[in-house]
Amino acid sequence: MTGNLNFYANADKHLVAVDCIIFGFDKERLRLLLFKRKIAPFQHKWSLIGSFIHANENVSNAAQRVLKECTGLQDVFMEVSGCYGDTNRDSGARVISIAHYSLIRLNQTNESTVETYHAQWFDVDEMPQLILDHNQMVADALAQLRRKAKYQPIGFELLPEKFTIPQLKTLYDAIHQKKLDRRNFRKRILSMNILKKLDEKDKRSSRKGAFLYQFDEAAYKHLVEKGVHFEL
Amino acid sequence: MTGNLNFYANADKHLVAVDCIIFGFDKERLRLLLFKRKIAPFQHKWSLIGSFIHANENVSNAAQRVLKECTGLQDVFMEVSGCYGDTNRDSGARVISIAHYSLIRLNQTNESTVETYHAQWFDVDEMPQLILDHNQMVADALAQLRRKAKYQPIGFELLPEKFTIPQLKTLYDAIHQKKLDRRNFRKRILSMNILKKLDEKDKRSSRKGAFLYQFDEAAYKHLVEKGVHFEL
DNA sequence: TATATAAGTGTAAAAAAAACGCTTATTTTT
DNA sequence: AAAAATAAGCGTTTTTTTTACACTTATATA
Repeated sequence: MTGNLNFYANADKHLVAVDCIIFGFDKERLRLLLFKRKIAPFQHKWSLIGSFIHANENVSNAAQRVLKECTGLQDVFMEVSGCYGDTNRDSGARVISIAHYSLIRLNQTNESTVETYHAQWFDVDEMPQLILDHNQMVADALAQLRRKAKYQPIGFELLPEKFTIPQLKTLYDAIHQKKLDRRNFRKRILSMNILKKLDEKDKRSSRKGAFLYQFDEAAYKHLVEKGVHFEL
Repeated sequence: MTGNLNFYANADKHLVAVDCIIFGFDKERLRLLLFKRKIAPFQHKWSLIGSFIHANENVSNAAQRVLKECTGLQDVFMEVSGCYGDTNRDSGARVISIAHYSLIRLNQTNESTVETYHAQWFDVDEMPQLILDHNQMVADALAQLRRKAKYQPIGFELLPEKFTIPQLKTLYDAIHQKKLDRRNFRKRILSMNILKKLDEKDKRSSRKGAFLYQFDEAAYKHLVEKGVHFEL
């Protein structure tokens, strides 16, 4: 048992942080929540929001904690997008950072917390310079989101519960940075059978109005289990 | 500057490890290098090979160091495949592990080091039980390898410098777990223009012999820069 | 010299993706 | 009250890609 103790006891210990890349979708643009740092170092600079991981805290819990503190949201879609571990990446100290990206719905709740945290939503292709390697983290997360959105209906997390097909198309246009054909998009997404059509229409964006749909999570999971491959 | 110091000084520190999922390819099977642990805890159990990260060592350098120590290989393809950070994942202590997978060529050099380390190559779908969450790490790395191999010519790392098209097809069959059509595979891979045909033939596997090819890294990089998308 | 075998080439059929025309429901304008 | 305007929705044709499969070739072995 002595061997056991030494095995762990002799190893170096590190500061480990999580940093959060928070994506949102606003009408027709993919956006990112950035924070003006209140404390030194890098005070008043734009930055991702993050935190050191506590001694008795799971890494994913740390990321969820950070997200809850700054947006009030819980149980949000979140995924590791990278590990940043060079010794000199943070000029203040040697910090290993586990980057997470999350997809959230823009709404009132967020808007209010945004103010209290000196935060601001930025268009993903009009980003300011960020501290340390945070610009790289964003680039990596964005690449992963784009890759993932190709073969998983991941984007629903960014839309309201009920959405129209034209809305969904606008989101995919923004994620993939190109305009798909309106009619072909509709055919493809409907042929996947993962959308529930509702009896309501959303008339905000056209005279005719567009039918509202909901993501059918049960149907989706069922298809994934059968090994069906989604590609948009 | 006091704020600065406190910012880092008050945070908890953690043991951080790298674990390596080492893939190889042997004639027609995808294989994985596993180690019988020499020291406690978990002595004599099968395990991935890993190490704690040193205070002044980049995370990726730690992974390369481990790989070099156990296989003698340097500058090998390697990529993060996951971050495992639950507080209770290691029963000995709280350890955050950054899993890396690598692709290597099986040859004599490896074979010898394998013995000195009590290591053994296992078929990826005939794996023994591993310690801690290492089986999960392998499953995740395998999933990532499969996903990645679909849109990147990643598998070349697993083959000898010179290889035949039937050999390459066998590799892709093993990675994707299904047999593609021999003739269609050839057409697709050749149409990508990333293979250099040599004047030599490999006659070990047929009477006619098959022409040897080399991966044309320059051509590949050039196409990637042009934004060409590879899909197999 | 015939035979067996994996390598390599070509073509036809089927399926999927892309392009695009037309109709519909509704509001706004005339 | 009718006409115009507009985004939503439905369908068809064309093009491209994928899949299936038949045939030829080179060479060792019987």
